[in-house]
Amino acid sequence: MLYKLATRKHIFVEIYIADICTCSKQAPFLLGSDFLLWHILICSIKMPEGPELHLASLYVNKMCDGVVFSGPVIKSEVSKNPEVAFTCDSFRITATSRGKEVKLTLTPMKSDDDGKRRSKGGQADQHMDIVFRFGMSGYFRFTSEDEVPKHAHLRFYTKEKPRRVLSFVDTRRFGSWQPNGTWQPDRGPCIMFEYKSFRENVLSHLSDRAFDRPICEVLLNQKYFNGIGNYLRAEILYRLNIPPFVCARDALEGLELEDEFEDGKPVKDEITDTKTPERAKKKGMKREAGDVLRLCHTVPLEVVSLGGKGYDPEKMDYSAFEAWLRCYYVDGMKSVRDHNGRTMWFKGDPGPMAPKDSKSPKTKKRAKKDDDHDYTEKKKVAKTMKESTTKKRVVKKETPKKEKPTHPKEVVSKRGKAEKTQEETQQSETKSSARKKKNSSVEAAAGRERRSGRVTRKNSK
DNA sequence: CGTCCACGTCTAC
DNA sequence: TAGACCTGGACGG
Repeated sequence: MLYKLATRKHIFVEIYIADICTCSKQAPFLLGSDFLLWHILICSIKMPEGPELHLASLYVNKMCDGVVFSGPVIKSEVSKNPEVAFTCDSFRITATSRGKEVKLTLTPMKSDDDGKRRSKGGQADQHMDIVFRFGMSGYFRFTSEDEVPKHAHLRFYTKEKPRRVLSFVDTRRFGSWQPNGTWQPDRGPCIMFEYKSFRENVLSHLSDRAFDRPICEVLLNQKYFNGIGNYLRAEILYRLNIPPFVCARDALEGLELEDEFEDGKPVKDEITDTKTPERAKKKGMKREAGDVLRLCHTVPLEVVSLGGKGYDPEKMDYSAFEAWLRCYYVDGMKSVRDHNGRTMWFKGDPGPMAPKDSKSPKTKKRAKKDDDHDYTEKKKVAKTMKESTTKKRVVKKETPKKEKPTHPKEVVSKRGKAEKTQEETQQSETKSSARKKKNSSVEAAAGRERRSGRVTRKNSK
């Protein structure tokens, strides 16, 4: 499977071969193709739920281990986020994550020069924390200087000769950062790495009006579920067969404050099950063992264990993650817009608090009075998903738009070779981005075997 | 070409 | 409880 992946993505492999060579010392525990694979997968993280934010922090720590950065931190012109006033001759970068936030720590290195204090940057001695939120499209990427991706809105440059760059990339610019920031105070404990306090925080506040809402909507409340996002809520509720629109308090009260869940074991079992579907799914029994709160912890950790292929339909290897999904965006599942307009994926009974009006996501804003049958199953539009590579030559110009007409400098450094590589990458993406409601019987095309396998497994249930 | 949709917050009626 | 904030891919005509 690993090799299949590597083969399919050979273009990408080539693109990053340079990075791998220069950075391989950072991951001595990984050898040869394993490192290659790790690198590839980790590079594909561009999506914002708890697991991906954590993987992003791992990525930064891995890639920047031993790397010396220097100079000012550069913000793109178009970004409305604050400038990062940090200039230092030599500093290191480390990262940590908590729920749906990542904190970068810039640490000045001990300069042996005695009297020579850095006159330039006043705060050269002081480390700085920058707290990031990823919005819908944020991710970190460490590249050579001329391979800085489009939409790299904050950049940290290395000190060495041919410089390299750690970039915060954010296509849609919904992401944000705060220099000298702290974890956002209103966000609860991390669902993955502060399980005990997360659990306590929820169970000790069940009288909060927030829990009057349907469970699926409360799961997106970062005050209590810091790290849960739209795909995770679907997967968690699906595994326990909890109707998404039951009152959250009803679903949560009665749970024990203490959960002697042992880290590692359940997660491991879970993974094993995934790899041996014939065993696990035989009797249609989903022995997930655990309540909602525990699954809010273990399910995200499964994604972390997948090794880096987080949610990212458009980019890179998506197949393993796609295969992991059992409900979100899966053929045969139902979907409804919740009260906040977010698509909730589920199976079976929607629950008593389901929105009465907006049935399917299609009926967003349109007064379209088309026949409103109940919660629409995902229609299987048997459309031949032929390789729509026809539009590949559409070299999009990527104009910085108006927003800052005076400074059309948004264009980072993408020209010549860099630009080409980008485009090649995108092309390979479009090919493998088979998502949507393709009928599984139709494809037969390459690159879908994993997903097909998953669907089959499901159906056989 | 246009419409719909997307992994998330934010703030303003 | 609506928009607002954004870009870009898929799909329809």
